[in-house]
Amino acid sequence: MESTVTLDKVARQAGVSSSTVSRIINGTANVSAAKRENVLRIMSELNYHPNVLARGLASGRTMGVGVLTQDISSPFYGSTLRGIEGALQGTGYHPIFISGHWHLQEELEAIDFLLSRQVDGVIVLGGGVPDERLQEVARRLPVVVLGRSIPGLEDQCLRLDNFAGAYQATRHLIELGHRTIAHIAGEPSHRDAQDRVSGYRAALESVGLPFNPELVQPGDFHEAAGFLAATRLVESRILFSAVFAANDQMAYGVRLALHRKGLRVPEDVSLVGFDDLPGSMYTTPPLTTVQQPVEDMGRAAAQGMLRLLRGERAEVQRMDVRLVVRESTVRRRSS
Amino acid sequence: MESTVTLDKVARQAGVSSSTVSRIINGTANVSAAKRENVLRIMSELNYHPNVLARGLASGRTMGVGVLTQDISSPFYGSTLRGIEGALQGTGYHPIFISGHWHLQEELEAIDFLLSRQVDGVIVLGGGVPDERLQEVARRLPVVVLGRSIPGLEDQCLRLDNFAGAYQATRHLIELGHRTIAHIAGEPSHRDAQDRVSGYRAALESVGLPFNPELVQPGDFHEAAGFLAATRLVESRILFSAVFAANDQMAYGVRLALHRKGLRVPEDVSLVGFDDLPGSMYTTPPLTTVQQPVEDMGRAAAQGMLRLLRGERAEVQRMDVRLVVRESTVRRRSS
DNA sequence: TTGTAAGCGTTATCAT
DNA sequence: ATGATAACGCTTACAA
Repeated sequence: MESTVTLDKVARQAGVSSSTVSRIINGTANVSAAKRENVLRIMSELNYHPNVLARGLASGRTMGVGVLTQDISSPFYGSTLRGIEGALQGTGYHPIFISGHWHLQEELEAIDFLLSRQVDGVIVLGGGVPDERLQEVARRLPVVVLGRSIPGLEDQCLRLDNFAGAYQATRHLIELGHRTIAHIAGEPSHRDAQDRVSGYRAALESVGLPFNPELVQPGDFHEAAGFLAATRLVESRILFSAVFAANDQMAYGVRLALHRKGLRVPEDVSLVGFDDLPGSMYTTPPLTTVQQPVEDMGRAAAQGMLRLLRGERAEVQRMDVRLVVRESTVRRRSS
Repeated sequence: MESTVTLDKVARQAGVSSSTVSRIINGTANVSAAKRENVLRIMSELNYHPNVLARGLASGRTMGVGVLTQDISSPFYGSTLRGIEGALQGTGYHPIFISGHWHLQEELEAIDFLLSRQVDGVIVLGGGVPDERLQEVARRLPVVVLGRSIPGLEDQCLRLDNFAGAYQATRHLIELGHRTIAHIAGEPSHRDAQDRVSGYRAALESVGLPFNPELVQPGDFHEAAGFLAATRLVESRILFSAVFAANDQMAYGVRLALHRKGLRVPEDVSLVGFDDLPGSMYTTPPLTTVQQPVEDMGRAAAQGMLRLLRGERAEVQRMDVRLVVRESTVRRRSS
């Protein structure tokens, strides 16, 4: 184990005080060019790297931004994390990721973890942490929330118009002549899932189509649920010519179930998803879906955070959703 | 902003010294039951959370394990990260993720970042950091490396038998009667990609089949490359009845390209991937692929790390790969 | 412009 | 069993 190089050692080597070295590192005051040069040289000679802990302890700022996500391996949140990462890049701030696994207790602990790590701000991606807790945290440090709207923190919350997305998706199917459109719903406790059902329903009603509860199957945002739901639908002999799945992962499941039942997409059944996961461009056929600007959302959240850290307002904007028409939807065959 | 509760405040409130409180927190010495009770109560009343920075500075241990990954949003590494997370759960240690984006400079900076954050150990997932640098780091603190083998650190490196996986995949196709098997290779600079080509070639030669360079198309592990490669293959009119793609993502691209060209999988062309991504079970048809125990690998790496942190040897084992036969491969039609 | 010295919130080493 | 007190490595008034 090599001994660690401290700022003091650098100072001694350079024949200056540690404050001077600190000033040079932080650019916090004027230092004569000669000394700066010299110190800089010695720093790199000794391969000095400041101890972030000591720095954080002394200054009260750690340059860390905590990011509470639900699943580090989720294809959906992945791009958002990447967006956050990208926006923070080069700002001196670094993201610190931690997952809550859709589990309240874990989420709460994750927040405590971040706080005890003295992060300078927290970005929360969805999840179920009570509004009150987030409000509390927001009183202590900058907070930006994605996918939820917290009373009193509206300015720091970035939401997506799930209703509009679902509405567009369903309208698209209607405009292709579909009249019996099934919906595979998402995890019932999720606000997003509820909004998508509402959007679906509103679209039907906007053209006077009946809302048939039998056509709405419960799901949970995972492939298996889509598979099961579509299987049930086919086996129950309810007629439908199109399916709107509340997310792409379930759409994949639906796709496979239809395939197993000998139904072709899009010839026999049109299929729309929601999210536009990276893989949806490469399914067979490529999936028509509602695109969420997930990476942009991450970027926007991080930029809002940077603004808060600068003492400005977050001013994160509501992000728009858009339907990407690919090949899984087609005009209904006149039968 | 609420004021922070320090250990000192707790001590004062409880009428004991801060050392006593520290001892209670760390269970590092005997404290009378009465005092412990009381202090514990006050701690929760005041909602006290130890400052990890101060603790790390004083003790030299931060309970953080740095994890250098390449892409936080990669479907492949995702499960590994999750495995690491899971294995660390409840041990007091926490992972700190950082991405190198397959970019040497970034990777080196990421390592410096982790070191300056005083992590207690580092887990490296693949990437291109020079062996020497990793050896250097390993002299300072526990290091576990996934997907590479570093001279002198063999005991702390977890590798996968890519050769064997590719060999199995190719043999599987051969046993189904295929004689003209194309291979879409991975990123040429990756050791894994090279090993997979070797495995493919060895399998062919093991049954006396010729290795035809025309059947090997370059790729880079991404969907688009698979798409392009398969398109080239079909358009070049080289005959082939099966494709072994160096990873699942490229297999997806191949699948779509074949679809576009009117070739059915598996009726016209059998297809095998490598990785068994979460989505491969739900492609149409579900993909035959070489399963990597990615989550287990993460877990194993983390467990090795925990052993190192305890002062024991890492003793990470070589992990085995296995072919998962699904529906994208089928006996060759006797034509 | 530069140095001195007092923290920052813990842990760890002594005493007692 | 408990309490002073000195680190830990850095930042930041305050002086000079």
